[in-house]
Amino acid sequence: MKLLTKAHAALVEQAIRSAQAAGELPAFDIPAIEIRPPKRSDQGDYAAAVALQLAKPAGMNPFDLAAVIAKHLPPAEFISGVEVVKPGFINFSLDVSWLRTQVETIIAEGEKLFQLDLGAGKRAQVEFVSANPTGPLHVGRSRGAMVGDTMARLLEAAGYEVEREYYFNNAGKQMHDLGNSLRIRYLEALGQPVEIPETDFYQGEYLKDFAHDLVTEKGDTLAGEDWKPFKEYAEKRMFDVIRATLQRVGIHHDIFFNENSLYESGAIWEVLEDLQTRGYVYKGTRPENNDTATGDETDEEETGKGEATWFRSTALGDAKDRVLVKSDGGPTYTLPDIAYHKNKLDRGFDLLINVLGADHGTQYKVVACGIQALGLDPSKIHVILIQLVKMLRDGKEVRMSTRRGDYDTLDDLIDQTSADVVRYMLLARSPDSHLNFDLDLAVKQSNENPVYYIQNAHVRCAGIFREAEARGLTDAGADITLLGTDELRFIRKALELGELIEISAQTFEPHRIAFYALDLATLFHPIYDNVRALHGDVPPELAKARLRFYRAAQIVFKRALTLMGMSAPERM
RNA sequence: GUCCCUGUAGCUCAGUGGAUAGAGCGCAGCCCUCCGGAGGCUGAAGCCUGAGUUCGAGUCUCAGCAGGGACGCCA
Repeated sequence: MKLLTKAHAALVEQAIRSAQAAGELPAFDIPAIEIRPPKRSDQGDYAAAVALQLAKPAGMNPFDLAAVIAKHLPPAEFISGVEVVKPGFINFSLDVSWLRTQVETIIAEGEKLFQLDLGAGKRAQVEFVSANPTGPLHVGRSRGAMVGDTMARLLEAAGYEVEREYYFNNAGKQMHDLGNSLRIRYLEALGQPVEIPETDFYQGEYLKDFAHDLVTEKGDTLAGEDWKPFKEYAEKRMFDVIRATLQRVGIHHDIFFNENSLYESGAIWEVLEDLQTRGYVYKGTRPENNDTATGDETDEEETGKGEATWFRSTALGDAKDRVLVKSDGGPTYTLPDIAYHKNKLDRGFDLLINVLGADHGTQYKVVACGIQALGLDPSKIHVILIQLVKMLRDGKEVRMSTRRGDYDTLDDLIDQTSADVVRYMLLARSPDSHLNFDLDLAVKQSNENPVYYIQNAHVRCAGIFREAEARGLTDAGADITLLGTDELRFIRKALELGELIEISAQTFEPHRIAFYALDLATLFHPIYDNVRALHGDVPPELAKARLRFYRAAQIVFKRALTLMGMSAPERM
């Protein structure tokens, strides 16, 4: 389908060129022309402010400039009127007959509505969730899950071939602690006296369950083992749980990439060597440029540790140098993380998106330095940095900690509300915005949620067709010229879906679809109130045309809901 | 102390340098002879403060105030 902003912009550009050719406008470079629907309906359907921007370079007053542009505008089937207004806006009105035909276009496109070719032939990867399998997913982490998956859906709609990836760390201390925690629970389940450590111990009930299962499966044969087999068991079980939870909200990952593979392939050591060759690595007991560091106490801490391998990231603008290999010879998280991102770039994606929590902001900067230091181009990587979620209950903050075992799991939240509610609530916020998630409200208000308001629009459409079918009515052969201004108001908004997908994909802002869908529903319900299709005093031909409209409307809602990973129910 | 994010209606939040700043919830009042009530209509109510850039600032810059986060040889 046509992206109307682009179509208008092309006309304006043509008009400027032709006016310049005719000598009615002086020569100047034509900037990217921005067209957008104005806020007020009496300002046309689409508006251009180019004349205001170009007044200075053209040396004309904006109103005259706008008039000249308007004069040279070539005709277009979708435009019925052009108006030049006050300071210098050019307002376009869509042609009403053309708008009516869009009802048929929408129906023809169906589930592929506004499937764009922006990313045609390009491969994108979205990495999201990426939680270590040390416990069930909690709500805080889930925000990134919804954002990431919706981003992937929008990129698909924009034409990209998309892979969803989950990166997890199974080489570090957390997983070691997890294995050890399970080992203790296992011994406990065997009836042996155990001491529960104060620290580095995962207290969640799920480990007790795992331990009991393990006793059932293996008896006491593992009693003499160290943490390793327990870690492997816990990791596998935990992933099953996480995958099942994600499945409930319609999320699946194509690839689970584990950190271990970067050790096994030797990739991390190759990266280290490469960095070394490029002069970014040195050894020492402390960073070499320590004098610029402000913290005096850190010096004392660092003294006494052995010689570590450092990344001279300050050469690339980082605030301080970072340790790549600890004095005990083990890599820090940073080294495999750099190797991982190199690996991603090596896989030839045209676009890489990382959905990260705000607490990883600094870490990502270091990785970006690493990529740069390797002589690779970090510009293909886009980070959606998501501000943290604060959980509130009874007006008080609930601290989430997987390790302590008190957290609000995504599973619990879905149980208390629904997958659709959770998806929407975690999506409908700008990533930059801190999300205060009021658990009481989420549960209590689930009946007065925007989620239901949006879905009800789809339900209402479906209801009309159920009723129509029962009465033996159909929209076949409808005369769409009978559609009125109410219906066309909705169609105008529906036609903005294409731009919405484009902008979301370009700016990596998937939350926009959530607000668009709500706007659309807000527009729909009053129309539904006014524009009756099956009411007794509606003439049959008009009824047929309106049914046709509701068929189109249903498609638009279904598309919007699907893009958000939500269901489009037929009934409430 | 340094860096990142935020400050818009009573609350939770949208808002791509453009024209008279929006929604949901809550609040006040009203609408059920139906394909609606998880609806519809009407109303009250708002850009943290101060400078600056611009023809034009909620949006960009700087400073201040307030809140959240990050600054580890953890991941």
